[in-house]
Amino acid sequence: MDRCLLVLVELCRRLKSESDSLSISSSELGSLLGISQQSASRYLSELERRGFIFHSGRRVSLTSEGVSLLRELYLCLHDFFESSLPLVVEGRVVSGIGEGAYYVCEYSPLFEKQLGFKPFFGTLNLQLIGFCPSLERFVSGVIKPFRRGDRMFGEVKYIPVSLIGDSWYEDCFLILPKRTHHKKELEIIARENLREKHKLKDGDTLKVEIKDISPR
Amino acid sequence: MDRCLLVLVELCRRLKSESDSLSISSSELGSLLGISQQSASRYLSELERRGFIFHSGRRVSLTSEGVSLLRELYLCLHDFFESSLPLVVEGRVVSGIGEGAYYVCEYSPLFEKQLGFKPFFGTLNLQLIGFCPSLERFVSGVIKPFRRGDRMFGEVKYIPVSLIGDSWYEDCFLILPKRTHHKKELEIIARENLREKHKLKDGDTLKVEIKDISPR
DNA sequence: ATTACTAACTTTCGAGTAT
DNA sequence: TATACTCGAAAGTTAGTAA
Repeated sequence: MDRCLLVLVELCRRLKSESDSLSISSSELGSLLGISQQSASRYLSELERRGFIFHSGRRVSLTSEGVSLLRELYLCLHDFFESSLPLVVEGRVVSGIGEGAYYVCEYSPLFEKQLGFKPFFGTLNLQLIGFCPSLERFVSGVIKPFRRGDRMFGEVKYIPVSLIGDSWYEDCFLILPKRTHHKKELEIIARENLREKHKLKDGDTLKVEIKDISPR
Repeated sequence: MDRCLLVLVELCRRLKSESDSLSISSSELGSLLGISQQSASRYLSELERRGFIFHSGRRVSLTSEGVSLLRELYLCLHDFFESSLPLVVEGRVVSGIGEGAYYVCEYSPLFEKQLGFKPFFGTLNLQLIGFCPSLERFVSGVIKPFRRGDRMFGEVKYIPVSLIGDSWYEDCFLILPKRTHHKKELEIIARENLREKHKLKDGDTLKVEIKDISPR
């Protein structure tokens, strides 16, 4: 719940590009934000301390971290306002380190209960080609964290998708483990071993279609 | 400096469209935002009280005011990230109520001092065709508010632009008076009476080109 | 003019808890 | 389970002011 983001947005309103800078005093910024000069000054210091802006005298510009923060916000809003369903993303088959099998096995009873089928003990991993849309809004269910023995298993969210190959498609699930925010890699679980069934090898490109299965 | 906007963004992350709704408890929302269940509950009430969301039980959806607020944020970021200069907007000549002449006359000495020329006592008003980009970031200067006699004159910002007609163009200034946020109408001042010089009549369409005159 | 410190004031937070 | 109240603590704000 970081008010700094609101200040950053106010600054970006007056910037023409990522590398642009602007000339503003703390009291000017304060009146733009409806706060005092003192508070504006404090926000500028904090933004600088946290590495979001460069600030010297009246000159203010964004650091790449600052731009990233704003871009993340922008993409989230972009996906909301410009979403066109069904959403299709493309990815290239890659090999995981085989740990997928272990995890799917451990979560298996819960997947079976919530998804209605027993998944193949392994994940198909896809390296995203191009941009990664924010997938949070398509999450159709969540597997709660649990412990088995002395091992903790984290929350896993899932999204129903169609995986589309050359001349076939499969209804399966994209899974989003809480920790691993690869962001550039998708993990998919299905009823069967898709790698074998469709003779997939690393580098093959597949499409993933996210349909609108509302309401949740 | 309204933290509610940050909560609204967090909700919109999980919504597929403007009319979508989601199911979330105050404690779930709290953990998404890194705040307590109590605070999340308070934010939900406040968002509802202020007319940004509908909220009943676990169900949350956006009102049109909520969507507008997010859209305003989205457009601001859009203009920042997707700006392509020079920016050209199109407008249709319309008649003001003639008050432009009075104001330009009153501000004239200041325009002359800051812009380097004595403007024609009148404004050329253009009704925007299509979308209005946020112009704040192109402001090249500001005329400070002042009083003359017992009359107050508010702040006026200006942006250097090229006005482009059929077979002519003029370098002039777009002015943004503090109060009048027409948002759909542009006011332009120039050295001469452009209406006479170029035989303009209501309904004629002109282009306004905003060039990048950095740094400020 | 400007920034930014301190100190007093105000708002917001969240543990405890009633419903 | 859940929401939402109270109230002491924590965080944030700003007037006054020094630099």
